[in-house]
Amino acid sequence: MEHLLRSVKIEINDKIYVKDPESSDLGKRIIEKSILMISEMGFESFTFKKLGTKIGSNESSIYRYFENKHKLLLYLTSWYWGWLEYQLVFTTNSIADTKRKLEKAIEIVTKTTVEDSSFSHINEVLLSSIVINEYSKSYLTKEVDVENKEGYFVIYKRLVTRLSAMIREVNADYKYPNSLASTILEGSLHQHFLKDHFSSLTDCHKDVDPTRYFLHLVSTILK
Amino acid sequence: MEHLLRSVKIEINDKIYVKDPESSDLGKRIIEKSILMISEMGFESFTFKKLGTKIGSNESSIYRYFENKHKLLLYLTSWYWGWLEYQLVFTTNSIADTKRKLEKAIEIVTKTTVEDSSFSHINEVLLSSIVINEYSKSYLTKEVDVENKEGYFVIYKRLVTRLSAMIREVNADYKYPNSLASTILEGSLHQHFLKDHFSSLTDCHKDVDPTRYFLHLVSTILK
DNA sequence: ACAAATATAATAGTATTACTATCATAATAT
DNA sequence: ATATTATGATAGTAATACTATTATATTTGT
Repeated sequence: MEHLLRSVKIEINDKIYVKDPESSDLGKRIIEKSILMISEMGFESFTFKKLGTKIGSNESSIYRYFENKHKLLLYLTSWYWGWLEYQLVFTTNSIADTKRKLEKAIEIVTKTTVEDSSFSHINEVLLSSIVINEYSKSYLTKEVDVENKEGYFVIYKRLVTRLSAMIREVNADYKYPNSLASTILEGSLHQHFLKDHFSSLTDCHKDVDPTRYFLHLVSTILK
Repeated sequence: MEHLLRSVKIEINDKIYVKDPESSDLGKRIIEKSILMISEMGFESFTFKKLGTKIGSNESSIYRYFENKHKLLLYLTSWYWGWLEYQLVFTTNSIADTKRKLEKAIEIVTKTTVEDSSFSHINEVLLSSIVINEYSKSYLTKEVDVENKEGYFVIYKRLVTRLSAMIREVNADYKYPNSLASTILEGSLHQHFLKDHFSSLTDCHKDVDPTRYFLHLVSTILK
């Protein structure tokens, strides 16, 4: 994935931040170190004060970039979904066969993230662990509807919609393309979580990953 | 479901509470009102201080029942899963045909909760909305592994295991019974959430509920 | 009926969180 | 060289998530 991504910027809804963190060195440090800290200590223990100390800066300076840590989480997860979307579009674009195209798409969105250094200040492996462990918390709030209207979840929604469209291309008669698409995305995060913490509740592990499970599931459903 | 449940007590791991809330009037009021409050204001805004005011009692008295609100959430959700498990076992027990048995099980665990007054102080409809909106937060923590070892999630795990066993009875060759079972349970909560907040990401709505989607999915997969 | 035990209530206090506001200083742009 | 903008330092506030202590009910055992 390295090649093109170096010159691509993932566009995030500018209502999510006060000041674009990509626009300065301090902003990039905020992103870089918050990924390290949230993946290490979890979202609830993470605070702007601690982040300030870590980046050798001040709590008040961080507030100039993000209103609160919830918005920062929205930023990070949006970035992740945008990164996946880019890979999805780029990789499947040239595939004509609808089945192979959908297969490739499922592989991309369900696979375990391993190493990638396209964005120097963003550790995609740690970021994907944040998405697995914290993404639900970004929308399971009393403010979802307002924030959804503000467009805070557009990238994720677009990703589900793209998957859904590919599903329909394979089988136009299938009645639940949206539900299946959202099940794949959300279910994949869940299976990844289960394999790390509730191994008895999943058949996924080192060798048999969530990708295999979902590839089999989807191909059977659309047959 | 009314009949038998009146004389049944749902057993919750006694490490979850300091003092059994079922053992006193105050305890029952804590459960009753916390369900109302959490469903109304969301888990993050809910505090023991506010609950104290609501039940005409004192913050410090609530701490005699639960160490913190996280434990209270574990209690409430465990109760919910125990309640579902009871219905599952009771209803499917007499069904000999493995397919019909699994179908019935899926209906029970994925359906929208409507009215039930078996437990006077517990509003199952509101409780199910709490499970949909907050359950993930109970395990997406840095303490999962410790708490899992303490047995805080046994009821939920048992429910997944039961479903998984029924899946295997229908098709012993299917490779992912555990993943499918956990996908049904978690995915059902997710589809319910989507239909309320992200309707474009699901095909479920008033008439076509998550039950239909999962019934079709599972029957196709195990064919 | 009375003392002892237990449950609940009231009050106070602490460290931390999630901010806001103000002012000083450093970097950069014109 | 000056004005603008970005960052840093400090202080302050209300709320949270508790703990500790003491007082007052209520229940129970004899």
